[in-house]
Amino acid sequence: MNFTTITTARDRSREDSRQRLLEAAAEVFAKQGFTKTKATDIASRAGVAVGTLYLHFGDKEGIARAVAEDAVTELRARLRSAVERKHTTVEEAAHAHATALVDFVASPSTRGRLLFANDAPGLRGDLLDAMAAAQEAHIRERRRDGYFRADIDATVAAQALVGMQSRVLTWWLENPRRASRKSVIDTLAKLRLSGIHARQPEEFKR
Amino acid sequence: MNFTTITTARDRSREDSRQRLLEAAAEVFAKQGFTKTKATDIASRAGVAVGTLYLHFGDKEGIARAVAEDAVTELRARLRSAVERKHTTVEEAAHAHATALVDFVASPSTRGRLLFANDAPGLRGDLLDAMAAAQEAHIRERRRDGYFRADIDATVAAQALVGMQSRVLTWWLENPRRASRKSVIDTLAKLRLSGIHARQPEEFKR
Amino acid sequence: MNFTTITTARDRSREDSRQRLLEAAAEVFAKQGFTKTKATDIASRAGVAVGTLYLHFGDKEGIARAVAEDAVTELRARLRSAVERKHTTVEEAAHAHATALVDFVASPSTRGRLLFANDAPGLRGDLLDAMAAAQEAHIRERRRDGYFRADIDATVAAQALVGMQSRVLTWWLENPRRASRKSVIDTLAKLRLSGIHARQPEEFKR
Amino acid sequence: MNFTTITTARDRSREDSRQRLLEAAAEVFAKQGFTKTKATDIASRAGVAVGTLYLHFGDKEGIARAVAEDAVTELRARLRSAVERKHTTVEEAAHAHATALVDFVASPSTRGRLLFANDAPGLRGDLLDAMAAAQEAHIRERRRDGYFRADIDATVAAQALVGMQSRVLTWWLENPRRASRKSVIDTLAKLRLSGIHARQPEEFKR
DNA sequence: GATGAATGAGGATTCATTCAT
DNA sequence: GATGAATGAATCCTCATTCAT
Repeated sequence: MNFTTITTARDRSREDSRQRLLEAAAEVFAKQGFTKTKATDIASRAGVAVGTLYLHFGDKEGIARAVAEDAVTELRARLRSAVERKHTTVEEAAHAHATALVDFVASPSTRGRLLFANDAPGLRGDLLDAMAAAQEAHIRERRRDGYFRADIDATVAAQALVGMQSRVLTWWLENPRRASRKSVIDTLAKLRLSGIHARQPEEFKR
Repeated sequence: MNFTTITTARDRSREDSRQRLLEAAAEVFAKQGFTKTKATDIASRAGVAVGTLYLHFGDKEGIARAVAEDAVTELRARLRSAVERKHTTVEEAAHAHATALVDFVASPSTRGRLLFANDAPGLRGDLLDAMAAAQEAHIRERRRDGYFRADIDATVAAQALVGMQSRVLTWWLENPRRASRKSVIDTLAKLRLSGIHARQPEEFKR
Repeated sequence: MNFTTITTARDRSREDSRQRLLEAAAEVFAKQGFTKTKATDIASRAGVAVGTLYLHFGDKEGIARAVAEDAVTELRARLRSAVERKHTTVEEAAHAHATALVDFVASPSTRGRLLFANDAPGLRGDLLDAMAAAQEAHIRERRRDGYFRADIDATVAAQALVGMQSRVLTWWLENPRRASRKSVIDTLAKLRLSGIHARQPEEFKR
Repeated sequence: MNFTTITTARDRSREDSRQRLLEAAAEVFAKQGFTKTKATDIASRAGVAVGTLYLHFGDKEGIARAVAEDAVTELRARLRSAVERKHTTVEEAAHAHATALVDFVASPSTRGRLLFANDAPGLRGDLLDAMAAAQEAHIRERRRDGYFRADIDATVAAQALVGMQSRVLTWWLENPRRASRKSVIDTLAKLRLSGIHARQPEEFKR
């Protein structure tokens, strides 16, 4: 018998309000952006009173942050599981990584969208910083086994990768017709693997 | 005799107001972002009345756009001249390109900064779109002579490059101590040249 | 055998909640004033739910009134017993009166404080009115035996005395370092003595 | 020719708005108290937009403070001129002082009223403190020449006097029928005279 | 052209009070 | 009786924009 996950009716209701708000906020922020979204927009879509939003999240930025944190958490989980699967080649791994990213923003859950279409002053930067920090840690770790090159500044490279991904996905969300899913995945994977130039630089030649 | 730069006192004063405003706007937008910047912040820093701002630029977004356009124009000129100089190797060219970028945001003229530190609803996107469009055109053109690889979607790749550069520079502006100028330039150049992975994918091996 | 104080567990708990609330309210109102005090401030300090406050006192003003009434009742009892003790001289009586006042607000029971630190719209006035009414009755009564001077308007004088005491005590509560207990007592006694009493204290006689 | 007091049309207008607001605020605060007064109440009575109130006074408390400061300034001027006139006896001086006080709150200018009927949280205390400080300085100065008694703590006595006056006037404003102007003046003068002054008035001498 | 005081619609946030559990 | 999450009317305050001078 396991009672640890039992929630009282009251708890369930409280948690329910919170979830409804997070859900609604993700949708509305994704559609209108942070600035144009009114606190009452979120509350009414969630079917609760404004006060409830403030009860749970303190202020408008608070709920935006909460949604974003949820999204980051989910994204990390997806990326981790994409990478953890055994891949025989680096190409395969890079491809899996790009696929996970693209599927995240393409998923019906609007969480992913907010993450890449956020205009909360300051929040977007915070999010990218968090993602870059994770990326950097990953680079430093997989450098040891030769997965990533060692002749590059890990901090700067992490920012670069995050910027590349974030821009491509943001753009693609707004212009889904301009490129196919496959095209986006391939491009992200290839650039990551070997850059944009056709000729290989001297130092990498065998 | 050259009369083209002659301005009457009135004109000079007019142009002067405009320039002071652009200068001030670039600084304030860069520091606080579009949303948090008040029209009076710009005007007072420029030493003119708010009304003058509206006289010259119509509305708040108007001046942001003007600053951004100035910046884009200047950036393009710099990049063009950096690339036009004859480079013997691709490495050299990529390095020159990255150097021009970094020097642009590092230049005392704060114009460059706005470009990479903007949260104007839609504005940042517009700018990046403009830069990406230029980048894309460049890719398509230099693909023909084998300068850029042809197995990649030019549109997506352009967004990716712009995103990478924009994020790295934005981050570096806010955290100048976290990386040296050289480090930023090198990283941008190398990633562009050959990606982040240590091992080269099969298809690029000779 | 005395059953009058017997309470069932339920009753005791009820009375306990009430007392905790009164205690907490006195402290919080005294520190922050009526307007700035939130119902939840009182409840949480009392360790009960807000609902309980409303259950017992109806509304926010209700609990303020209850605290104030408690305080007035206690103050009257103290003053009465201070005055009832036989004093040989008027000076002694005035001194005893002032001492009782000062000890009331200085007592660890924070009840007394609310009385002198209240901004409830209309509430502070009500309290002072009540005290003034009592004071006035006292003046009229002790005028007959020559204890108080007769050439003064009893109503106005009562307001004046109450105002003097209330202000001095309010101020002293907030600035306990600015004057010693003895100094406050002496000043109140002397002002009262030489001000309102018909007979002049010895030290002022020629 | 004297141009020093000339105000441009623009200045006059600005100052005009400010004055209208101060006037309106004094009236509304006096009638409803600080808490119940809405910023828009003041603005609409002043015939300006709310924004104008905030432009001039920063926030609601700011305008309350400004009105109060004006009132204190005026009161001081009145008291000073009442005292400065040469009085042959202490009784006469005390009477003149009380008269000035009473006439101040009774004057049609609602300024005086706000001063004594203020429920702005914290503001009332500040005002009384300011008045007490002035009173204290006065006591210390006139002690030297024997005008005030020296056997009393000047700080406490100042608070006491201010409290007495403030309470009497506040009460009288709310209950003008309960005492005549003369009665209020006499009572204040007599209490003050026989209370704080070293020399006993004639009528109390044996 | 320049000025800057005035505007007022708009939105964030608060908090006394309720009521289902 | 006790609880405390939910409520939403009530207000404060902001700030882009205008326009009379």
